[in-house]
Amino acid sequence: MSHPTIKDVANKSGVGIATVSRVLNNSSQISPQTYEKVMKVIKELNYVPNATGKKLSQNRTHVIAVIVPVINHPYFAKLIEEIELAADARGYSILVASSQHRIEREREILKRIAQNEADGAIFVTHYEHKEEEFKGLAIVSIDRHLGKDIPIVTTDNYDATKKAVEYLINTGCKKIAFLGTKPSQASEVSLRAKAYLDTLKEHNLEPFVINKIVSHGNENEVIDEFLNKRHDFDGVYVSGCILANTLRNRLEELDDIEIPNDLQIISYDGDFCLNNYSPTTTLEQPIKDMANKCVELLIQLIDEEKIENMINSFNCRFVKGKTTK
Amino acid sequence: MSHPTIKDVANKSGVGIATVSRVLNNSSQISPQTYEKVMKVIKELNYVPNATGKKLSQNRTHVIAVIVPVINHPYFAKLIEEIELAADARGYSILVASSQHRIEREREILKRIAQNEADGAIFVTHYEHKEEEFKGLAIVSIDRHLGKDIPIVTTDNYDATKKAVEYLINTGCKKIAFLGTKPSQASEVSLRAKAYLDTLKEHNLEPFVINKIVSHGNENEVIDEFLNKRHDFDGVYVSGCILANTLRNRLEELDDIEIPNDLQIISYDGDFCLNNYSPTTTLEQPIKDMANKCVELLIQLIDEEKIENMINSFNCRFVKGKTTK
DNA sequence: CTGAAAGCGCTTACAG
DNA sequence: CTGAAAGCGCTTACAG
Repeated sequence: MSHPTIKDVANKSGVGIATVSRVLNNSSQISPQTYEKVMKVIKELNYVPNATGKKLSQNRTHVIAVIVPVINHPYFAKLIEEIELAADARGYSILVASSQHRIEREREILKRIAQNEADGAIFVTHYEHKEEEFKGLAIVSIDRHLGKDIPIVTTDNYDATKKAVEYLINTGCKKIAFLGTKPSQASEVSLRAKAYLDTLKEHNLEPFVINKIVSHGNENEVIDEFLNKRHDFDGVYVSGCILANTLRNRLEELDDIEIPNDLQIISYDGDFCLNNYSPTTTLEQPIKDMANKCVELLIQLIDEEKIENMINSFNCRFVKGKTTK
Repeated sequence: MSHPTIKDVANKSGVGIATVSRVLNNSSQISPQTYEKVMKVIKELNYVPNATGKKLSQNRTHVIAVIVPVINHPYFAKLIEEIELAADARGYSILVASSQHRIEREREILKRIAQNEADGAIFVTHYEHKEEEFKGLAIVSIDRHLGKDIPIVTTDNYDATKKAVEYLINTGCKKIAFLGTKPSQASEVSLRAKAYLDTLKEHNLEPFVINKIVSHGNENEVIDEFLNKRHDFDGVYVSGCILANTLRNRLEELDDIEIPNDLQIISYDGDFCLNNYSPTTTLEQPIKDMANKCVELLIQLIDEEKIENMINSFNCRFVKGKTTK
C-alpha cells in the first residue's frame, strides 16, 4: 500500500481507528501498552496522517490566507515573511495571493476563503469593498477600515509623521515637501499627509504636496514631478520606502545636491534599500510585531473569541540614518 | 443555516446531491430545466461549495507549496509572485514557507506535503537532503540537483557568466574579481565560479575569488573582504543582486572610484536595486519563464505525466546598465 | 481506557 | 439525464 491510512494502522495494531486517532493527537488517556503498540505500527508502515481528512472532520484548515497588492515589494515581502513565522509558531500555514491591484482578483481570493481554502485572511487592500463581502469571513485588515466587525492593525501614522516633520523643522528646514503614493481608498495612511499639513501650519510654513495614486513600479512618476517642480527645498518627507530609495537614487544622479546638508530626507516604512552604509532616516514600522498581532487577532476571530481592541496601532520607531542632520 | 451544503441545495431543488455536483462541475449532460432549477437554489441559498470535501473525495488539494530560504529577498519575492500567477492561471493556490536557512524547517515543510497539505512543491534549498526524503512527493527543484527523479529548473550559469567575463575583458579589464555567496551544497550556481576561472585562464589573467557561504543579510562580509584586499581591480563579476547592490552602495561611500571608468561591474540575477536611473549591468534570469516552467513541470508530476526534460535551463539576458562601458 | 458508528461535504462508478 | 450509495480519511460523542 502506497499511502497507508488510519484504518491500516488500526487493523495492523489490532485496535480501533478511534484509538489510533487518540494516539496521534494525545487527545485522551491511552494505556501505555496500546500507545506503544500503535506507535510501532505507525513507524513500520511509515504512516503519515492525511491533513484533508482532519480538516473535513474538524471543519478547520489551519491555513491563513495573506492577500497583498503585490508580493515583489520589500514591505510586503517582509510582512509575508513575518506572518509566515508567526503563523507557523501557532500551527498555521499560509496561503499567499496577490491582487495585482485588481479588485476582481481580490474577490476571487475572498471567495476561496468562503470555500474553506483557509480559515481566514490577513488582508491588505487599496480597494473599496462592501462590508457584506466579508460577511461570515474571519478577516484582519492592515491600515484600512473595512467594516466595524473587522479588526485593523496599523501604525501611528499621524503622530510619527508629525514627529518626523518637527524633526526636520527643528534641524533647520524651512521648505519641506511631502511625497506620497496616495492610497486609492480611505486608509489610515492618509493621516500622514494630514499630519504633515497640520504640522507645517502650526509652524507657519508653506506646504508642498505631491500625493498621487500610483502602482508599485511607477514610483518614479512622483519623483519626476518633484524634481521638475523643485525650487529650493531643504527637507522632504517621503511616505514610503520605495519612494525614498527612488528619490535618493535620482538625486545621486543629479550630483548637485548634498544629503543631508542641502536636503534632508525622512521616510515612512523603514529602510529597505539594502544600503547598510548610508541608511535613510526613517519611521520604521514594527512589522514583526504587527504580523504577530495580525495572526493573533485572526486566530481569535477564527476561534470566535472576543476581540479586545478593534483598532491596534503600533508605534513607529524613529531610526536616524544618514539622510538627516 | 449558516453554511448550506450540497445536501441543502439538493433537498431544496428536489434533486439528488449527485445532480447538484454535476451542475457545479459541468461534469456531464444535465437537462436545461434541472440546471436552471439547481442554479436558482444555489443563488437563493448563497451556496458556496466546500473545497475540503472536494479535496478529500478527489485526493487532490490543488495547492502547490513553495519553499524558499527566505521570503524577504528580492529574488525570492519575485519568484514567489510569478509562481503564484502561474499557479493561479492553472487553478492552483500556493502555500509559502521559508526554511530560514534551517534544514529542520525544510523537513517540517516536506512533511506537510506528505500530509497532503499540498499536492507538491517547488523547492529552493541550499541543504543536503537524502533522496529518500522526497520519495513519493512531487517536487521540482530550482538550481539544485536533488535526485534523478526530480526535475530541475535553472539558468545557463556557465555560459552567461563566461559571456559576462568576456565582456569585461573585451572592454579592457585586466584585473577582474569574482564575488559570490557560495551555496553550501553542490548547485548549478557553482558553475559561475567555474566559468569565471576558465575564462580568465583562457585569457591568461590572474583570478581573484571571494566566494563565502553567507546568509542573506550578511552580504557585507563578502564586500568587506573585497574592499580590504582590493588592489587595483578594474572589473568585478558579482554572483547575485544583493551583493551587487551592496557593493555599489559601499563604493559610493568611498568616493574615489568612478563607475564604470575605474571599475566595471556585472552581476547575475537581474537588477533588483530599484535604481531605474543607474541600473547595474546584469545577467537577468527570466524569472517569469522559470516560474511558469516550474509550475508546468510540477503539475505534470502531480498528474503523473511523463516529463520530457529533467534539466530545464533558461538563458539569462545580458542587460546593459550603467556599470559597464 | 477503548471500539463501533455517525458524520464532516464532496465525487463518482453503477444502475436505471 | 438522474439518484442512491459507497467512499475519500479523519474526529468525536456515546456507550461500555
